[in-house]
Amino acid sequence: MSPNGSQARREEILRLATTTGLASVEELSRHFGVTASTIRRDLARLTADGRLARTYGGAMALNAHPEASLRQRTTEAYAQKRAIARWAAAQVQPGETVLLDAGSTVGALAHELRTARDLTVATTGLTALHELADVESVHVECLGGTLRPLSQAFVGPLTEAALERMTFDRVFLSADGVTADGGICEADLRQTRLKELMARRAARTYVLAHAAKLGRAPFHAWATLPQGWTLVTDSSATDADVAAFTERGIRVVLAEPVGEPAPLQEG
Amino acid sequence: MSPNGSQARREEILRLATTTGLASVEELSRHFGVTASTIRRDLARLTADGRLARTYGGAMALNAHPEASLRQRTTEAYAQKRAIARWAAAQVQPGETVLLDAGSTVGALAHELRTARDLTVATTGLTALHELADVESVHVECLGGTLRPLSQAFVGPLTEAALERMTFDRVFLSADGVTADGGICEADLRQTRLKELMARRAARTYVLAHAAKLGRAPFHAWATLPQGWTLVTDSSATDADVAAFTERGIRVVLAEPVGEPAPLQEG
DNA sequence: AGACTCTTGCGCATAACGCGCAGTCATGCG
DNA sequence: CGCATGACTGCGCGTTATGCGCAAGAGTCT
Repeated sequence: MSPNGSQARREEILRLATTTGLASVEELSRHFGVTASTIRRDLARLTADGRLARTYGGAMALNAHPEASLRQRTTEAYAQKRAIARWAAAQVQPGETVLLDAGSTVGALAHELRTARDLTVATTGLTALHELADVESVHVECLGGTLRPLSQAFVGPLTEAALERMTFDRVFLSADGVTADGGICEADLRQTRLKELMARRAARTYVLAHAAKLGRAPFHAWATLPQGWTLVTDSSATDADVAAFTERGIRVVLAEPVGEPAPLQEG
Repeated sequence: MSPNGSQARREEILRLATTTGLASVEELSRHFGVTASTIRRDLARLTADGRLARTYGGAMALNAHPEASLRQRTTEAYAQKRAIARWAAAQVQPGETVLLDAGSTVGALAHELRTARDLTVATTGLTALHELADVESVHVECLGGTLRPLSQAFVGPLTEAALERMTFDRVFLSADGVTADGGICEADLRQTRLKELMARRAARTYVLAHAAKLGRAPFHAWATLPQGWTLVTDSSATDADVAAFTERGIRVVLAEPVGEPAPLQEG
């Protein structure tokens, strides 16, 4: 808080509100050690500037793609997915061109890449597209195709045709389920075929799947996991799960869900 | 309110809140002819269900793609754009395949098409994509391409390549400016070329532009307006403006911003 | 008919709100 | 240096919205 105390506090309020999705006057008051009046004044000002929306006991973020929207946060395995996304984002080097699949975990990765610079991101998912739509420092290519409403993913001939026109340094795939035997499990054969095509166009392939997805086979369309691919999961994966993959020449990474423990509990 | 009065009222409250973006307890109370207590109870219940967010004097919608988000509503010329969108949506017949450009007015059209059935929508704009992403009754194709951050539009080789694989019953184009002499004015030559290609693939071409855009030339990339195209604008266009277009064989439609006069002022 | 549920309207205590006033601190000017 | 100015904060006030309990009405099932 070096330059301007109140200004910095307002920015921090905004950050907290967008991170948490919701922030109460009382929490903020305690967090900054100022009276509720001051917080209220800040909120009034931020609201007048159209930067957040006032609620009864506090304020909420109004934009839908903040650091972690309320909706996202309520998603299951949020911490794990975020840990995986952070590890994956750290792999991406400046100047690279990467391909992002659809899915919530890869969407979280897209969010992490918002701060990247000198990066080209191509994607087959609406989530990633939306996460990066307003980021000027990232060049975004959409592969297009038929939109699957449930998974928010693009599939089909248009997608495959677009894929033939590009190659990538890294591709990050999602999965509905992953087993060491079968590989990636999806609901739809078009999706599995697309994943195979995507991997074929990239120098390095990563599969992002939190531990609960390991060993699961909720559907019946499969794409095999070749040697050399990297499976990124979280640290709650069992040793047996991990061993099954490593024995087959799959590199397994366990992302640790550290980071910020709880964003807004006392200061 | 035939089946269940309170249930229906809550749904209506939700609709009003999402339409208006914001609804006050007092307004709602007057609108339904019930006490503020009842409204408060309704709001508490809807909030508990996570369907809207409570504010001090009322409630606000929390999702970003409702009938008309707060953001949209604050957009200039909202009523005009909506009137244009409604007229355009009424042209679309069941079973057709239509192409939607980027832009806020066309985005409003996409919103109107949410209730359509047996319809295929292809688009070069992220706005339309997002409007229709969760609608199961509409088949959505994204043409893909490079995402222009400012206009949320796809342009470039991928988009053009995808266009070559489809034709359309109707295409709805947007414009940064429209003049009778020059035609459609845009910031970028890639955009104007794309619009020409789009029109070439469609049986009928509509240009959606509210009256304030007529005669304006904010940039310097142009696409001519051939005879047979339809320019859809709002009723605030001057006779001179309209005449300039009709003299050149352009059909001009003036959409009347009627519908709901003011969604929530007394009932 | 009687009991039950759901809902509504009303009154009241409480909490959050906006506003005005005074005090503090940093900055700028004569 | 002295003083005025402006931004910010804390405090107390009256106002307003809120939540809860209670009683009454409408509809349903036994």
